[in-house]
Formats: sequence, C-alpha cells, structure tokens
Amino acid sequence: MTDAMDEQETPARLRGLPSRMLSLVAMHADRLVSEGLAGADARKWHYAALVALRDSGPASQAELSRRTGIYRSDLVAVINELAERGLVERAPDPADRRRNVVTLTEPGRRHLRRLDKLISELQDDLLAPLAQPEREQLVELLARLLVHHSRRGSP
Amino acid sequence: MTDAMDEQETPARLRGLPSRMLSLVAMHADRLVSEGLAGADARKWHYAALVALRDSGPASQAELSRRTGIYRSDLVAVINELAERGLVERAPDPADRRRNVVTLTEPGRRHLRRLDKLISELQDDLLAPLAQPEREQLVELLARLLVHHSRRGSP
DNA sequence: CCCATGTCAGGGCCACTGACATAG
DNA sequence: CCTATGTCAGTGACCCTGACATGG
Repeated sequence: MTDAMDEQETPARLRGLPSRMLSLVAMHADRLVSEGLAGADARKWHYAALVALRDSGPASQAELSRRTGIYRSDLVAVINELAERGLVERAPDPADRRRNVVTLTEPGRRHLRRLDKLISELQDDLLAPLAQPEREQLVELLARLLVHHSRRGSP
Repeated sequence: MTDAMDEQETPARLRGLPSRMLSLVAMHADRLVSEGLAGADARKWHYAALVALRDSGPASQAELSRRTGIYRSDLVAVINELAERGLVERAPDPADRRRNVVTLTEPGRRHLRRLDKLISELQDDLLAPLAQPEREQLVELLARLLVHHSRRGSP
C-alpha cells in the first residue's frame, strides 16, 4: 500500500536542493560577515583565532589550528597580522622550543569585545527573517549535521 | 521583569555561530556533491545547467546564466564541456544572431537522469542525521533566508 | 547611441598539499 | 627513527570584474 515504486515525481529542481540552498545561504552569510569585519579592519579568521584564545587560553599555533579549523600553514599569516596590530603576542615556548605560545593581549581583548558586538549584529542581519525559536531550530539542525559530518577526518 | 539589560552572557563561542555553522555545513555539502559528481565525470555546474535546460527548455547562454546563477563568463566553459560530450547542442539563433541557443540532447537527458539519482542519494547522505520532517524544516528555513537575502542584487 | 550577448583574460580569496628545518 | 611544529611555496576551485567585438 505504502509502496511508491512508480514515483514519477518531478525530477530535481535547483531551487529546492538542500546542498545548493546551503551553499547559497552560506555565501550570503560569508559576505555579510566578511564585509562587516572588513569595516573593522578584520577578517573572519582574526575573529576565530581571537575567540579561540579567549575561550581556551594561550596556545601554540598548532593547538590554535585544531581549535579553529584554520590550517597550520594559513594560521601563520593570521597570527602575523594580529601580532603586528598588537592584539596577540607570539613568544617562544621555553618548555618546548618548537612552539610559539600565542597569547591574547589587553588591546586584543578590547578589540575582540568590539568584534563580538559587530558579529552578533551581523548574525541578526543574517537571521532577520526568522523568529527566535526558528533561529534556534536552524542552529540545532545545523549542529546535528555538523557533528555527523565531522566524525570523518578530525578525530 | 523581562528586561535583560545586564546581559553578561558568555561572549560568542565559535561553535554556535550561525554564520560559521552555515559555512561549515555548506563546505561538507559541497564536498559531498563535488566528489560524488566527480565520480560521474561531472561538476555541479554541469548539473545545474542541465537541470535548468530541462526545467525551462532551450535557452541562450545569457538566459541560462540568469537561471542558474552561473556567470556568463564561466558558463562558456561549462557549455563547451557539455557540448564536447554531446549532452547539449549549441547553435546560433537565427532570430537573434548574437545568441547561441543551447538545447538538451537525448544523451543529455539520459545522463541527467543518472545525475538526478546520484544527487538525490547525496542529499540523503548530507541530511542523514535528520528525520524527514526536520529535513523539510531545514529546507524551509533556508528558503526563507534565501528569499530575504536575494532581494538585493538580482531584481 | 545605448544595451545585450558571447568570449577571453585575469584577480582575489580560500581550502588544501607538500616540502623543509628544527626540535621532541 | 618517527612525529610535531612553524613556515613557505604553490595548486585548483570558485566568485567576480573588465574589456572587447558583434549585433539588436
């Protein structure tokens, strides 16, 4: 009875394709955030690195890379730029001389607080058409997808 | 009472940032789709162009560009590749000699049917952790975000 | 004269790889 | 000897711009 062997359903249309919708929405989101951060002379990785440092304290670059998902090789430039601006400090780790310990400075903390505000406004712009419970739903669904698809490559 | 002026809430953490989650999930989705299509010697734009042709019939390249969102300049290569494989036909439009009319061929239709199946399996992989109603919720929320953020640039 | 179309050339950003020296 | 770390060099995909010739 419930058999639907004769599905002649409309073949895929582009507009309803989840993978496509995700890409498009993510593009809009990235743009919003990138442009917003550009106005504050920052990029999203600057923000990611700073937040990671505040959340879990000073860390080596490799450790930071794991926390943020930024590649070790790309992190170099990010830390360079943050250090130039005096937002973080990069000092050799006496305990393990391969490592640089990256630390959030006080100006870095202040700057981060400004970025926090900016970012939170941008999230609001992004989610503008959704009511609060819907935003939470969205976040929860995305989180489920993330944990599922992350169990492949990172552990 | 409901006033929350003294919000000292935990400052932003990366994991819960909607814009970030969207980017990450979209990355996974793109990967899934790209790798899947690569196995069928196709790319996502091949698929997009083919679907657009089936959905709305033969079209000029500029028209196709509007339907798919692919830039006119990038479409050239896509149509080249599809034409090489005999999946579409590109012929000058006698009514407007600037235009090329692009038409889906019969082999193109067959190929597209295979891709449809592939893509639909990939969507399943992508949404695996979600139950059917949740998938619909997700798509609906994404659609709302899309219409909202598309009213800027296209009309 | 202005606009549309197809095409090419190229820039910028980003995820990702590979290699290398140094150190554990 | 193998692994980890920081660094640099480079690739390929993708989004996007600009320019140009031809035609409406």
